[in-house]
Amino acid sequence: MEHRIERIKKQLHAQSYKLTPQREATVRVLLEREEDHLSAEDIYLLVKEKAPEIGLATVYRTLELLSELKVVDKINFGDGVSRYDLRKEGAAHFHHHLVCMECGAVEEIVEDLLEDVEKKIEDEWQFQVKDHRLTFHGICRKCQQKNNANN
Amino acid sequence: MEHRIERIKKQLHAQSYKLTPQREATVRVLLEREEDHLSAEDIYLLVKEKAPEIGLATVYRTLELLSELKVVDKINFGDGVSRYDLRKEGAAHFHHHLVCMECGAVEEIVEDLLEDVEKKIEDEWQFQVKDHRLTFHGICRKCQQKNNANN
DNA sequence: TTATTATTTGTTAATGATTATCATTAGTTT
DNA sequence: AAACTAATGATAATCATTAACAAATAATAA
Repeated sequence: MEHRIERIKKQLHAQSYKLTPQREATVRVLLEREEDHLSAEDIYLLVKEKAPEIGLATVYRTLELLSELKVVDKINFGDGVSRYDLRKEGAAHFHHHLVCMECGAVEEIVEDLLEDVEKKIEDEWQFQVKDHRLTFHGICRKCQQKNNANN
Repeated sequence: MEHRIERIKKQLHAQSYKLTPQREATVRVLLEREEDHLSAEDIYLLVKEKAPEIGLATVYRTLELLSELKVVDKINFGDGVSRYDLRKEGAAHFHHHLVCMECGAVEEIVEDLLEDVEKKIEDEWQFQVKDHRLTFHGICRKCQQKNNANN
């Protein structure tokens, strides 16, 4: 955790931004709740527990900044709020979601499923791929079981 | 075109909705501008040209309805507005996008690229896939050429 | 047909997420 | 310390979307 923060700090400095206490508090929340697809409001409330003086706008600004630096992914499940996910280090941007249409649960897949597909896109469409977003909508295991039980 | 409208009409009736003139006008705009990833506001302005009395809320209502009936896909490129795409008939929901990070152009791919991947998801995660969204972010051919010319 | 009921509409107001403004504070540089 | 810059918190503004509601339209029953 401290190592990760140290690296983010360096990334910020490289662009002549500072890791202020507010920004650090925000990053810490993101690190602690890595799997949770938090909204800006969620993050704001969590940061507030530790740093009560922080303002909502600062959280938005920080998330925007981290998003530009590719430290977080700003994602959207179509429910009217943006959610922010810390990128895994290394195989960073391959990061897919399974959204259950019944219960709303979101599962995460870090494995890269699209290596071949990306190659195809680059070859056949001459489109230079930098990133991708892949979301599956369907029925999660639990809801399938629940549905079977009810029939 | 008329055939398509006829079918949508039947689909609506099957759920005891009517194809009102306002709804029909909206569908016609969607048919005419099939490739354009229009926002609700865009669609509203286009419908207004032909049916000036229509209200924005009705357009939203119609799009929501068509979305429920899976006639259109409500998609989101992360720019704060929802966009609405008429589904291709038949191989309906396989419908991907290439979004250029420089000029913002959106190209569309109708080919299904994910057959194998979907199988994998269903097998390994026991997640029953109903639909998916796949968007690539990168540099389009034109911008690549422009960049090469400038260097 | 006429009365009744249910849908759909247009207008307008409300909502809610995000962004802009701006005075204040903290950090740097000289 | 003085001068300058960057970042912050509070709040107002913006903008897409939704809700409320009265009027219009269509469907149904009598």
